[in-house]
Amino acid sequence: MKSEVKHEKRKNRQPSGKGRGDVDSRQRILEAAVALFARNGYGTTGMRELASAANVNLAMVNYFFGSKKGLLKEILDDFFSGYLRVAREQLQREVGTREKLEGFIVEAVRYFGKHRDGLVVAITELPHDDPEVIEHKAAWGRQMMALLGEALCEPLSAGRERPLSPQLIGPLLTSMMASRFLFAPVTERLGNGGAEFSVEDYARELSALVLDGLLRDN
Amino acid sequence: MKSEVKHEKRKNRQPSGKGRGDVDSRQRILEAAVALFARNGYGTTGMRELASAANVNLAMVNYFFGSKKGLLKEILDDFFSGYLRVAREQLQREVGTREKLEGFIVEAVRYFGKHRDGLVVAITELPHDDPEVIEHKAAWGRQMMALLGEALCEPLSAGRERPLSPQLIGPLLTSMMASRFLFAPVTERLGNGGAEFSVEDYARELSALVLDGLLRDN
DNA sequence: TGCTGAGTTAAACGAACGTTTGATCAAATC
DNA sequence: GATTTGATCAAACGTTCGTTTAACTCAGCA
Repeated sequence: MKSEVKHEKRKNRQPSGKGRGDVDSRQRILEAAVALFARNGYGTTGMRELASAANVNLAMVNYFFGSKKGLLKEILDDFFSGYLRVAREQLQREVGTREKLEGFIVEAVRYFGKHRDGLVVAITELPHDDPEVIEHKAAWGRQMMALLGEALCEPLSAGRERPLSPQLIGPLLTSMMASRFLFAPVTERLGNGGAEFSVEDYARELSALVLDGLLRDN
Repeated sequence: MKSEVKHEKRKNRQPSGKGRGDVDSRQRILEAAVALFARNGYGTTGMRELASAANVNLAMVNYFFGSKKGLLKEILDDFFSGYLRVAREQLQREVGTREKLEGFIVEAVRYFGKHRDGLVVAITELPHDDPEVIEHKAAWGRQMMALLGEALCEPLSAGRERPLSPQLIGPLLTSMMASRFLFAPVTERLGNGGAEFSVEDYARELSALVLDGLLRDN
């Protein structure tokens, strides 16, 4: 119990300001980490590999984030807070349910496309056994579920034999929107027949499928 | 270059047969590995932890599977071959497109539910940088894409402004069906309001959503 | 009966792991 | 100008990693 809470926001000085530090080591670590964790997995990525990719000294990671796990939690927080913000902006508008859902899908897909690596880390590091990490995620999940429940499930459940639960459509919508980015490392090696969608087209196509189903015109 | 190809099927003897070997060490390793990889991740799971969980000596893993990566590849093969078999059985039936799709979703969800850990490993270890592993997966992906292309995309594309591509709906359908199991570690901590679906109900609900859309009755 | 070979074992290999330490540097503060 | 403070560094901490080795057990077979 010597030097506690040493990390926790270490950038409250001038924009750059330090000795030979060029821009912001803390930010470079975050960016390198989300890229490496997404590509190689959290467990398989070593601290030395990460420090080298971020062009910082090995000790800086623990200096800024306390531990490797602390770094992971900050990456997860960054992604989930942005996802939740987008969801709130779209689902709390005062429009019809169809417009809410359309806006949510289009903006969330756009957000996923801008933060692909964060998305991959957030999804694929989901089942980690660590109680800290998993409870951290559950906290975000609860907020998202509450939001989906009142904005979508309540109005959509009218007229259905079985009401829609947020526990069903929360994971469902998220994985649908994430599918393109999650599977990208594999689909890229498939020799695709040139049928590359833009992220915008993907969002619109997905929105139409969710709203009207695959059999709309059949 | 001493003793090559030492592993590769080491169970072509009598059912049990060996010294103190109770049932089948190889099978116990596979079962323990898929459970541990799903819960803790491939990179975070150590060989000693795995050997201990499978009640075998540390050296047996390399003896049977050559390396830790060889073990992962066999787990992936087991899962993907089963998934592809289910898909073929349902999508190559001589029935209408709706029936094909319904059958595919119901049976694939049932398969996912029976092999949850394998599913989680197959999805979350997707982006691993290793060229061997990723090419292994792409090989399975190509077969699935070809199947989906002729069984679903061709008939469904009639009457659409933009044809449906297997590169879109392959990942999409797979992640939709997987969502419940992928997110289970988190949704279980959410204090669900008792709205637990059975796997069968989940499959039927999902099938209806895919076919007719979220706004069916609105 | 004695060989063969797959299964099993304990022990060790070097390498890499995440983390900590103590010194050093330069800007901010007084 | 002396002091303080956050950032950076090289080096090392003890541990654990995946893998290999060599010896041993014992059923099957000639």
